[in-house]
Amino acid sequence: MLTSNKTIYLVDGSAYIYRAYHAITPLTNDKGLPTHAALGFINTILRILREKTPTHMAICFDMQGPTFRHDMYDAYKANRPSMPDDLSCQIPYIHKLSAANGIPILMEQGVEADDIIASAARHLQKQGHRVVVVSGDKDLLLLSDTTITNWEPMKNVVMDQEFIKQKYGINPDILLDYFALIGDTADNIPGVPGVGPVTARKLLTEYGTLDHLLANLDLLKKSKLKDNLIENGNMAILSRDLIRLKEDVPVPERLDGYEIQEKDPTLLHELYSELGFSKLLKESEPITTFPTDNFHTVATPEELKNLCDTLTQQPFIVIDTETTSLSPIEAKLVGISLTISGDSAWYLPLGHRDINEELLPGQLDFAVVKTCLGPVLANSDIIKIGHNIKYDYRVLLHNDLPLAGTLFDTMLASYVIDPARRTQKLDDLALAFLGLSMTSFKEVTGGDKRDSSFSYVGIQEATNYSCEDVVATYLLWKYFHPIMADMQVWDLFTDLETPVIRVLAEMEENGIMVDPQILQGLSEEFSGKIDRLESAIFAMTGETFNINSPKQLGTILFDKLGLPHGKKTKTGYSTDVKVLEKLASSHEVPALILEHRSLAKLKSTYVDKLQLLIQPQTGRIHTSFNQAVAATGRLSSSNPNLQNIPIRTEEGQRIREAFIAPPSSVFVAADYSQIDLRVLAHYSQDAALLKAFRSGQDIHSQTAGEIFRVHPTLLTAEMRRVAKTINFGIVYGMSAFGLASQLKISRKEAQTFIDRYFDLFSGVKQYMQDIVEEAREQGFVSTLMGRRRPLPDINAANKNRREFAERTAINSPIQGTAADIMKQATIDCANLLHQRQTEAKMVLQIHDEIVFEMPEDETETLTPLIKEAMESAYTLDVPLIVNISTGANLANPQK
DNA sequence: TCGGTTACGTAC
DNA sequence: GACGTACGTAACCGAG
Repeated sequence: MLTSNKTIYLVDGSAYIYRAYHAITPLTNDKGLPTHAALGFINTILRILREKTPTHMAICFDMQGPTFRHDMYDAYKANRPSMPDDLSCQIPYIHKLSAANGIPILMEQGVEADDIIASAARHLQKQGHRVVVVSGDKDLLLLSDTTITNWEPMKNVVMDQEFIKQKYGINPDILLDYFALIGDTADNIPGVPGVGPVTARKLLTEYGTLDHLLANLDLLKKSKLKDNLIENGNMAILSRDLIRLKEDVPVPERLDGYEIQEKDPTLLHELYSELGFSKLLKESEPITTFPTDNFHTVATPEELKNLCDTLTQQPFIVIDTETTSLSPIEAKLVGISLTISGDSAWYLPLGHRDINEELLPGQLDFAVVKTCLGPVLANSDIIKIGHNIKYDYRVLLHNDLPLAGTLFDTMLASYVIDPARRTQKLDDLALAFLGLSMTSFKEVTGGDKRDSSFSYVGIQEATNYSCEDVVATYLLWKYFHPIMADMQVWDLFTDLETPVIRVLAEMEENGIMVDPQILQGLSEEFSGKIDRLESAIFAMTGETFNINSPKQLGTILFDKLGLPHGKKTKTGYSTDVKVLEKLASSHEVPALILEHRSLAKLKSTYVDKLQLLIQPQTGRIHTSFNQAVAATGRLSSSNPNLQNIPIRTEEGQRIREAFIAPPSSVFVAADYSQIDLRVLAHYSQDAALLKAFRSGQDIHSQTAGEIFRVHPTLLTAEMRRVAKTINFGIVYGMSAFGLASQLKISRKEAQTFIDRYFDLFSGVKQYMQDIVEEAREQGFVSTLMGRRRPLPDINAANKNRREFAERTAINSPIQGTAADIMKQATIDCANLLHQRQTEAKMVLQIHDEIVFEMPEDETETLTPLIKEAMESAYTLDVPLIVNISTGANLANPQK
């Protein structure tokens, strides 16, 4: 048989697991599984594969449980803590990752990875092969030999016999004796007391070996060292036995047991997506490729007619639009893609243009599309599926192609499965769940901003790109559908989220009217004030600087003016409102800064920004309501965010005055009273809280009365304020520290309040304990409607992360249930308005409030109906109460 | 010049 | 570190 010498890489797997675990900041996947050790480990392995392109390799691992060394010495590694839970749960994945990369794994009960490496190295050496031990561990240097070398890949250091001589100043063959004398605190190996590297080197240089040294101790001069050696000679022998690598562990006999096999791309893909290793996922081959042969450009009326004949017989169709803008208002339709299966799709080119804005040939005439496709889209028996379909719905609506029937959205499907996912973008979901790597928008548009509009993309390229989108959407739908059923979120998806799509689309379409002149006036007024404040500040500080820069401001306040700095941020002094407020009592500058900052904020974020977003044709602002962003189930609003328009301050009200109802119309704002605390009362069944809400009195006053044991008539505003702060804090899982800083009282006083609160509302305390316990057991919490929120960190070893998860466990069911009730209310109100065939419309939703715009003469009829609809949106064990106010603008409404 | 991060502040 | 959920602006900083 022909033998040829090979190089075999033997990796100390356990060492790299620990190194990765400690070196990398903790990460988890979307399910909360810790992953950073696995990520660091596999990156190291892949690096070895890249840099050395080995043909033979084995990764050796320790196994849990005692080893033969523990039998020799009870205290072996006694001061090592056992493996943390957030590491041990990664071990199976690490083994799988190694195997999926085709690398043999060696493990053996009762021995350590080092022993396996030693045994394999000796075995292979005898067969004439070279061995590279991949490790940074000094104990493995004991193997060092002419054909066995050590290599540390992170620092890229080769550790051969020469290295040992250099580093330890001894001959490699007495390295074991040297280590035995010194011992090893990390592994709790005793060695000889008082003997360190210097003494050990000296003794061994003089006596040659440990055995010879111990046999000739009489020769030593009387000294503490001599006593130590006499007394602990047996410890040196024991240490040597402990450190010595076991070289007879059973290991694969034949070379092919160390051969690197082909990777398993399917398994790798599964592991990478489960662990959330998106970078590695991208690098690994996508296992599914798009069947571009079956992507058809529909360019003639005949082809379109045939297509529509097929579509009209389907129970559902998947649809996507390509446009020139992310804003449905700006967007011009460029093309439509459609599919009914995972292996073919059609693209309808409509608005592709050359650089001179001339329509390209080979596209469909819009009138034909309307005639053929219009009826299919308007057929309410055909379900329409899309990813973020609210967008396509609005674009198509603007093009006189309304979508009728049920709208299923894969983005929302993903959201009800895991609302806390980092993104719900189509590309990310396709990669994570389907292993599909999709063409990016940048790739097709060329990335160049100036002419990156989709209208300049070639028709063939657009066909491939757009068909990918619908096929991925189809496949995601097939994937998510059964998962939603399994997780019991199907009802939530179909009965709550799905109907909300149309309501939100309608609200976005409605928009809200804003008076640009009011804003312009405010802009000028604020500018003047800001300028005056700026001059005053510069005069007082004696220099000009950028007041908006916390960094520069910190330098001025704390270095130049020498004011006492409070807390610090990562990068320097904190200059936030709390710090400045504290300083403001003793110095004028911080007071002016506060005023400046407040005005600058209002001006840039609201006054100036809102002006730019008014649509000239309608005088209205059209926000986006995002349905799949907030982890609790709430909506969010962006471009602009109309859910955080100022309300508390005088200037804030001035901004609200710019939001106006058209002539002879008014705003009707309907807000739930204390919905979070009512949900808490329901969840906790706390007797006092239930009673308080059933009595219909002011909850904060009631709480104050209880806490301060004061008759309601004797309550002060201050007492009520304290109670209100506590009530809010409770919902957020606030601590004594938080309450103290909020109320500017001592931590002890705050604790007294909290203790008092929990004495009186013991059911609330119980709820908090129970929900955290439930989260620990299930790994998630749920709302009353069954919306789930996974809490990956609920059992984390890291205290901060764990406590954060605990507060989230307390808050999410409350905030989420309130959000669910609100979603039901928006659906019910929309239905109400449609039934009444009124001109009234919803314009905003602000978490516990819906704002309607309606003809003034309809308010009398409609407001009681709205109030009723909202109050009966869901039945809790306490009543839901809705307060109504009206006004010609959003400021200071009339109750 | 850009894209990502940090500090801060607005809402519920 | 200490109160949950969002979004947006300006400054800043490093990469290209």
